[in-house]
Amino acid sequence: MQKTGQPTINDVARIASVSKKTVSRVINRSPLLNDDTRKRVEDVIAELGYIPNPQARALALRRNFLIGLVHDNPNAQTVLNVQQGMLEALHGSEFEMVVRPLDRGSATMLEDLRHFLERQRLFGVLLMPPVSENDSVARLCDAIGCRYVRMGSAVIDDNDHMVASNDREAVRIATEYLIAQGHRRIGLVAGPHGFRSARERRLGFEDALGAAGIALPRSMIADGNYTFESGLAAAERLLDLMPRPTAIFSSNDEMAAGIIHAARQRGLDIPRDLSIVGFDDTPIAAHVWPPLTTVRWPIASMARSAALKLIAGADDGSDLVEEPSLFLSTLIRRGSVAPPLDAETA
Amino acid sequence: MQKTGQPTINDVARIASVSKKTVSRVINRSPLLNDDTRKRVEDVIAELGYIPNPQARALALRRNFLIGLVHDNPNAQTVLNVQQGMLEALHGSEFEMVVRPLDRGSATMLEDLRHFLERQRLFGVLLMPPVSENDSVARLCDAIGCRYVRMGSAVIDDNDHMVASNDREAVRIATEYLIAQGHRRIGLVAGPHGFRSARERRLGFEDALGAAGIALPRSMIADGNYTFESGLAAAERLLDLMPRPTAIFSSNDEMAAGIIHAARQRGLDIPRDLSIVGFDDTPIAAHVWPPLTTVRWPIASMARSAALKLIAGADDGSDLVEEPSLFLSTLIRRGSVAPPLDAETA
DNA sequence: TTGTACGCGTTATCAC
DNA sequence: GTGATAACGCGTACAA
Repeated sequence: MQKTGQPTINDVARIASVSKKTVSRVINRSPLLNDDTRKRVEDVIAELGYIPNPQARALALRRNFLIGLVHDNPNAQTVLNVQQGMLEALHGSEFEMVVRPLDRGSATMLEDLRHFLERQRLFGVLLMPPVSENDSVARLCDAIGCRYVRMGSAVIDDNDHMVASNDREAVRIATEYLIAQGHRRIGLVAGPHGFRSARERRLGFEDALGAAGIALPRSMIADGNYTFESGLAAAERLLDLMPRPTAIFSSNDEMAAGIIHAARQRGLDIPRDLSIVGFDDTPIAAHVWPPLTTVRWPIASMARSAALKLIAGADDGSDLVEEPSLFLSTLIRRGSVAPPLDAETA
Repeated sequence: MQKTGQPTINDVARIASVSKKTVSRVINRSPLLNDDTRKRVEDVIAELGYIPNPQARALALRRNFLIGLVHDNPNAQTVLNVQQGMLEALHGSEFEMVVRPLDRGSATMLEDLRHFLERQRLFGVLLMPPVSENDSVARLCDAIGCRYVRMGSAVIDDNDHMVASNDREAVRIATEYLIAQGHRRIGLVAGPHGFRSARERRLGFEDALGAAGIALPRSMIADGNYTFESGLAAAERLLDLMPRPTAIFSSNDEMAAGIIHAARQRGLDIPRDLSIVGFDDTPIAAHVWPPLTTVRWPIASMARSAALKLIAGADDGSDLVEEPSLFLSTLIRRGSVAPPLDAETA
């Protein structure tokens, strides 16, 4: 025992009457080991409660036992869901989660990330959208030799490096639901330019309208940036239209909450005068009034899967099951959708 | 240069024609150093872009350059605000943030934390409520030799180990505001037992009512656990009362959102039929309808200050300004409070 | 003021 | 199969 109180590999080696290297082999599950020696060493390890020192391992392996969460996502709830999914995957493993926000739009963003990765020698990083959509970031990770998995709303990398949801299809289905309710004048509050999720969701919306033969004038699309305020502003524009849309699809829940606000300020009743569908299914969706019909984005499960991909093969070796790479979003029907008052027969 | 591409302390020493130790002294700002040598070494460091390897330092110093966020807080937005405050403080420093959720109520919670701290050798930890209120946790940190700062709603430790808000006073002021509006039948939705914040806020509520000579029957207090659902359930009980309270103070915003929901389900208009005041000022407060009058809890600033306390003296040495330990919460007046309809003259 | 030798706890090399 | 011995990159006695 050292003065720190923690037993070291030397203690184990001495007591088990073997060399350090043999202990190391036991720890790292080297296949070429006599079963007797292995057993003896394992017993001593258990008896001493020995745990390998992560700092020393990091130095020797030139690699830390940390998984990074790299993101520049403005949505608090989304970030937290991802964290929870990651933590769940990492729980009980030797890995810890370190969070690293990135300053989107900063010219030195890539340099900052490089410094971070080179210095910390992370085992791997989980890339959240929208930075995950940046190919140069992925290439940087590759070049540095840091494992990575990208999360996103469309498949833009191979299975080992990607966990995606099918936003386009999910929004198409949600929009078809609106159409099936009788809506024909349907507005879209889109997400910010440059976000793949925004693009995919918009495409799904257009797919559904196109398939139903419904025209989509440019005025029916209002841009937002995933914030409550932008949703409110977008709704103002949409609700000024004559005739007014009878339904709005919002590219995320937070903007949908803004839309509800705007509608209420005009004395519009939801869903009687206006139907709304959101995307994400964050807690806010269930807590606004009326409860929001929305698309459930399984972002926590995706993050969990991504983290497992990251550490696959690194631990017990017990998990050889392939983690899923594509997740399906489902429509959650609550109280914010009803048939339009002026149901036209198309 | 090593094969890794990163220059090491040896490279610097060799090129600057000094010993490793001298370079080490420059890095660690040892006072006893010839200015010439220092300058020469600093030049080489800049030229090479040398950055000390954190893993090697961690091993030698038996201490990592990581700050832990230890929490068992159920409120997502609160956790995220704290993270943002921490990150802000850590930005540009050599420290990274690792997040460690704790399983409250778990019998092995303390053991889990001990393992975590002993293994990772964190530089320090930020303790969030409610686990921060647990004295054995603080003693554990002390025993292990890990710096810590506790966040909370009351001062329960010395300045170096505590950043607190004055919830009791803030709630007293908020309640006085309600009383000044003419309310006499005021309900309280309390926080969960065992949370110091819940206790302080309740005490502040009782202080105000007592000072105004208003009786507080037990039926006017409903317990919640800081969740939306619990707020909704508590409101059900309060609104069943005859006569009904004309105002409710909610111990946090999320429960206040639940109260709004319950009121709306009964066709009650806010603030006409019922005034509501919340606590926290999370985004939800501004996004519900009507916008919630609430107490702004400066949790992000508190976390920032706590993190700075943690790393004080560890970095440049440039910051010798004492970080504040007590933060004041302020009342934010929005749309959820109005005088009662049946304004009695007390 | 500066340098030498060694320790931190682990993994890797290459013998046996 | 197993064991000396040398990395890994930095900090600290102690000496000079």
